[in-house]
Amino acid sequence: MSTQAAPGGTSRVAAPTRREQILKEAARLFAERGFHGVGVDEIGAAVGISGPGLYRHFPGKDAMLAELLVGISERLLEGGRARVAAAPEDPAALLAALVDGHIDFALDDRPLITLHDRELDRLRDADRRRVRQLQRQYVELWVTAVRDLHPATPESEARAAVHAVFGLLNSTPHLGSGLPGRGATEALLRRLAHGAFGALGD
Amino acid sequence: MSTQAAPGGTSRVAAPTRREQILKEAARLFAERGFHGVGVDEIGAAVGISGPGLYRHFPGKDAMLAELLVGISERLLEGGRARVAAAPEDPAALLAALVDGHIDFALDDRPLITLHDRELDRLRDADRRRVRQLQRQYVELWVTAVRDLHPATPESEARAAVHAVFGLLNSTPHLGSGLPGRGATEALLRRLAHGAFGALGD
DNA sequence: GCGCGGAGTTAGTGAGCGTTAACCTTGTTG
DNA sequence: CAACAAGGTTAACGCTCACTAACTCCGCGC
Repeated sequence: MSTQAAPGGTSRVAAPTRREQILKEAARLFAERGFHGVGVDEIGAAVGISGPGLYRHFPGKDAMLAELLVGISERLLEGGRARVAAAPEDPAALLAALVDGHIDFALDDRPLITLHDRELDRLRDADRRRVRQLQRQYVELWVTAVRDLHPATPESEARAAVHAVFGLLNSTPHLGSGLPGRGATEALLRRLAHGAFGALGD
Repeated sequence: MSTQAAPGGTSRVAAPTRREQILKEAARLFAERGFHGVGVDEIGAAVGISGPGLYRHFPGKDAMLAELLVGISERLLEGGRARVAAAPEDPAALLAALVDGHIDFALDDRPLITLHDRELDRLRDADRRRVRQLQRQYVELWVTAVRDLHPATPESEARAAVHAVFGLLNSTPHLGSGLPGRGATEALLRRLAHGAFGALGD
């Protein structure tokens, strides 16, 4: 019962491959206890295989982290670019779309959000450079959108504001539980983010 | 040339003790590369002694982290309480004072801010509970202030908003460099935070 | 000047952990 | 059905690293 790859076109959710299971559990564990705080045996156990069996799917522990971080960064940038391409008319609408997209991501993939700014330095140089470059491009997307909406804002200030709003939106892991439903959280974060950006226009 | 303890009353800055040097460097290193990513030899080297010499000052590596995290949490709460006690009249002024205090802290002690929400799980149970309790009390201070200013906001929403604004204010480590001067950053963060909180009042 | 305790040093130890080796099972294919 | 590749298994190795042991140095009180 291993490699059924959802042969028909009817099943909407593709059956997760072993690799994907591993990545998902690794992301959760890394986010919970840090890259160095999680052993390969633990990751293996989380997907039902034990320890070194992971090396049939990844060349090493580092490679899992690398694939996770590069993947997040690529998906974020790709999503951002799509929104830029889709709504070139209204600056306010574009920024709103970026905010909504980032919120979706932050609420859907909380462990990845945590990893994203926490474990970057554990990567090999090449991977780290790649992730940094993708992050930078994503930030630039936002900076451009912000300055389109608030033209008086100097670039360095806009960039700092973007980072700050990222910090705001990425705060969801800290709420853990006890927060209102997903819809309410989404709406709240949206309001807070727009409130913050709105303060740029004095 | 070891233990001169600023004998006169004239010197304004107390000579840092060995313990304090160690804590400061450990904070920096932990923030840079994570608790598990830093070896005791490295911490020792950062203060000019080597490796196990640290054990004359701390019972173990964990104890350094514990003292750091408990210390931050206590100072934050203490500062918050002082501001609450000092400005009971105007809700807006109180929230502004809390924001200013937190910004000062975030800009003065960036490594500690990073540690604060990154390495909490590496603590022994007793220490972790203590830190969590201090953090909770600090958050409650803010929640009360926010709901004083925006009485229509439900508590869970106010708490989520406070956490989100913490994320915003604590984003300074991510800016690294290339940000405007300290004064400008302070002003920007203040505006963003108040913009976000202002959005709570519809 | 003698002992003593604080503060270091180097060498060593033991555990944890990432990784490799060697072997096994099973479904698939010619 | 033989051969093979994919995906596991357990055992073991080697390195890192927190921590301990044993020893040294030195300032200070008596």
